[in-house]
Amino acid sequence: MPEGHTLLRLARDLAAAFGGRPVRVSSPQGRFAADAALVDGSLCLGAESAGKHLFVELAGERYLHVHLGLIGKFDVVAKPAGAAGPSPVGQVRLRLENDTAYADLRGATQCDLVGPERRQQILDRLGEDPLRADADPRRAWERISRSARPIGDLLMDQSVVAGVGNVYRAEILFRHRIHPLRPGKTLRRGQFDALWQDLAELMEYGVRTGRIDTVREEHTPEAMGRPARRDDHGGEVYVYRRHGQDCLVCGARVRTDTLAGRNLFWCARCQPVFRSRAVG
DNA sequence: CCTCTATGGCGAA
DNA sequence: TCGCCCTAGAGGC
Repeated sequence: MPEGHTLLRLARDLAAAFGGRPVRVSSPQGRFAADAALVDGSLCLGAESAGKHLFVELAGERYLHVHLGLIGKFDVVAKPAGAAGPSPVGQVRLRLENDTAYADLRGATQCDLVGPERRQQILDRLGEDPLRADADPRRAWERISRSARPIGDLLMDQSVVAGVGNVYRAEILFRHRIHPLRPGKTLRRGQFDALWQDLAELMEYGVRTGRIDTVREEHTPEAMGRPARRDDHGGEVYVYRRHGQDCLVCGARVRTDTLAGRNLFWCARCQPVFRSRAVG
């Protein structure tokens, strides 16, 4: 689940469910039990996300810092007023609970109790977040336009652009016809500006709907008379995990490869390999 | 039962 | 670049 839009939704849901009231904090699985006990019963002030990081703010400048990693889930569930939450199912590292809701955290790579200095340190290390109104895309452009690293690598570097994951990476590069291995410094400013604008709009759509849909109207299942994508992501995409299938735009075979341990997906015809100079 | 995979990210070598 | 951490679900035997 976790790209930036998921974390922003989660922050909103947690703030709505727990903000302004005391919250019970526990660790059914046990690994977070000592820290949970330190803040159990604290007043919850709210929750915020930054890139793929999540902070639940408690009174006394204490924050529950969560990073879901690849497989983490943080389920926020309403319950009848006054009822007890159900017994935890599976490996619940952290449970937040009050009279009207509970939230179970599983599989996260990070779950720490931190103070304001550590929180600020985490925020300072993050690049520009397309979901933030005060994001400054020029800072991301400065990094990308000076780098020989592949644009597919730069987009996943959280110190360059915060919140982008493998699905948005694959899809934004397809929509802008840019090969994932193309060096960042070979992008033109206009290309980057269009990409950033589009990325912000796609991710805002993801916040509204809770899913990643990136296909344009003319490529929807209805428009093309093709079956809808029915997998665990739910969204309609051009290339992400569609390797071996036909490109929705040109019909060529969608390709896949690995870069820095993560899967790339692209259409070899729509996203041709970039050649920096004619060499005969 | 087993193996594999996944929208991440870290540190060791 | 690799192994490893985290968890759950799917698929193979």
